[in-house]
Amino acid sequence: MTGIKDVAREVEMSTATVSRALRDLPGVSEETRTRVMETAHRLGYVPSPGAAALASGKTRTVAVVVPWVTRWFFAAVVEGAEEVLRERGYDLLLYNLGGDEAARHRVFETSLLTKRVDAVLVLSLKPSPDELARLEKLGRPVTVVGADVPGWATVRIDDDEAARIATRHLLGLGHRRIAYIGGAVDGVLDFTAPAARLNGFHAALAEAGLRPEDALEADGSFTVAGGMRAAEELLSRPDRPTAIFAASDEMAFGVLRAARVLGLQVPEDVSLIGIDDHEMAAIFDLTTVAQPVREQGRVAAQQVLAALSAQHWAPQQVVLPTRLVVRRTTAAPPVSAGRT
Amino acid sequence: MTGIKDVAREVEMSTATVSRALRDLPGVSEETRTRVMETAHRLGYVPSPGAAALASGKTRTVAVVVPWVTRWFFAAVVEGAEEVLRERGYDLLLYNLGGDEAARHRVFETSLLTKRVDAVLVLSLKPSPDELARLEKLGRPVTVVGADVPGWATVRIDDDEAARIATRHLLGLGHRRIAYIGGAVDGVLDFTAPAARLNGFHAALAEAGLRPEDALEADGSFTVAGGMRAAEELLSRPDRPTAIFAASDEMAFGVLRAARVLGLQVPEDVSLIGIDDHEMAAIFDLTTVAQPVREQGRVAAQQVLAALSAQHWAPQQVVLPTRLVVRRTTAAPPVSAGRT
DNA sequence: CTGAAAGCGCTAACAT
DNA sequence: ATGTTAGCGCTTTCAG
Repeated sequence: MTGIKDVAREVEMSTATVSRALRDLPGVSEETRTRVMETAHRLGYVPSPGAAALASGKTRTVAVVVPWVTRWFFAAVVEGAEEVLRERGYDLLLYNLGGDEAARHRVFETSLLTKRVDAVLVLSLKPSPDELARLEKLGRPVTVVGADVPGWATVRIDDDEAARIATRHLLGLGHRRIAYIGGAVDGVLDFTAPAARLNGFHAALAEAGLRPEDALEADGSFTVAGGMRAAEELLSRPDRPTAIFAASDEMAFGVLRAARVLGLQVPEDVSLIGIDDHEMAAIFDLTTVAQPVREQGRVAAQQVLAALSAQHWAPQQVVLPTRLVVRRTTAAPPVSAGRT
Repeated sequence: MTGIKDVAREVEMSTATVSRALRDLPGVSEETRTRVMETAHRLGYVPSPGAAALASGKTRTVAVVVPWVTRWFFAAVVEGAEEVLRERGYDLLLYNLGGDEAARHRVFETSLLTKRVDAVLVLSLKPSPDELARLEKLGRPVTVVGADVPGWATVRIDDDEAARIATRHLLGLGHRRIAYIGGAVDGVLDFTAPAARLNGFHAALAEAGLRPEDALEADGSFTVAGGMRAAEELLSRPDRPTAIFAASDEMAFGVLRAARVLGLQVPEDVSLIGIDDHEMAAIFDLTTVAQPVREQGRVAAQQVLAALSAQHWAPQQVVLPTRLVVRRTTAAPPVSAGRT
């Protein structure tokens, strides 16, 4: 493989000059630069990022740790991050945990630590104190997307607020029996969003003078199938809710399906709202609280890149806005359910 | 950062021995090995893959090029590949093209060539002859997933056959007016599946003595929204088809939605079959031709890893089986549509 | 079973 | 503007 040395020999210059020319560094005459470029191209020169990394300490690579790539939300965040990273010449090392705790440990204990990357993006999971300490020791910029980790750089939405918006929308339509479908608040993967959303739900209920009912809260594990199961249960109750707030669109899709199976009309019999504005939400006319997903990936990537080119960086907490998107799965409760 | 040298000093041995011990190479006494391991751990030793790569020529990294990570199919293949790669201690470098031609060029022209990876996985796209030549020159194992590229290692299903299975199922139920929703056959990203599936559809029709009708073939771009648009069009025709074969489950979901909007019952008014067995297919009771998706990623990864540890490898063409999964979106055509 | 020494291909001072 | 000279941290002959 032709390397920098071959090019240097060919143009009869030192490897230092060639290196500078190739990297567009100042201090090289225009003429030399073009000659080097041309020669490199002609010889089929191929850089060795590994060697460059070893010599410079910069890998031009960032690690992205994701719980499940197959979930749309995470895939979209990755897409956003990859986009800006590629633009800036950085590569993306993907670590998919697949919900597997063992994988998680290996990633945090070995891979990431191996001085393989310049920065790390952690999606939606809150590293344990131990892992946080490890990441800290790495001395590399780390940004957490979609989780609230005080003291660390994060990019997320205000989950509490998003849940309030959704709940208030339902309340505003006149609903009083509102069910909530969420996910484990203390999952093994330590998301912070589920707890925050549940909290927002409760807060909005309280504003309306309502108190939460255990019977109206179910676990949908943030999956379509889980949402369906939860809704089947909720909607089969004799005193079924007039509205359901699913903490993610994917769970809401499951609710839609459950309603159909049970012969219930949405929104005539039951209203439904989600969070995300998933790519399929429009297809289903799902009312939802939209969050900028790819954008969170983009911002997170920009954030670590900025940190890399600064000598000192203070962890930024970026909170992106959400927006209520009213479509056709929410309406006033059926009159028969009125209790006024 | 503590390196191999620090460990060597501590155990009072040469770096060579430490290196061997750390990598479980033969020719190290058990005692030495455990002492090295312990010391390395105690000192917080962190390997430098970059340096190892430079010295050994092996990066223990494989590149995965994917058209769109946000599509379930690709995400699932990536998940499968990542799983086996991680097991074997390899890292995964993700290149998401996002349907962007410029990105594609940059990836094939620069990134991949930079001796950054030991092997490459290309998902569903058929590299151009030029790109193929480049990949060939790389001298690294390359496996293409989900596309048929003669002469190259591939892992895929028999798309033609899958389409025949789907079409025959519909024919077997008595359907004669069958519509097909597929995608661009000569797209910029050069997939081979769309053409093969269309071909299988035609072949199955021919077996039944039917000839294709242009009016019954539509483009759904392999997306939910595209499938919905295509179905709205097809199902609004006065002589609408009694069945629709969507070349992917995601397009089939769009069809389901279109049918609902148009007030048509599935399968009473129109039957529907897809391909994939998408994670949401079961939720919608969608009849489909299942293909092993994550498995294709796994096999592809295993294939390149096998090639890496062999001195000579012959490109293998692996074709994984598909399976008809009959659920509830297919039935005999409505009697009113009978034309016998 | 262990060690010495020569790089891998590049970058980064420090010179000139 | 360009060249010299050390490495970066590891692997890998080749010796012993």
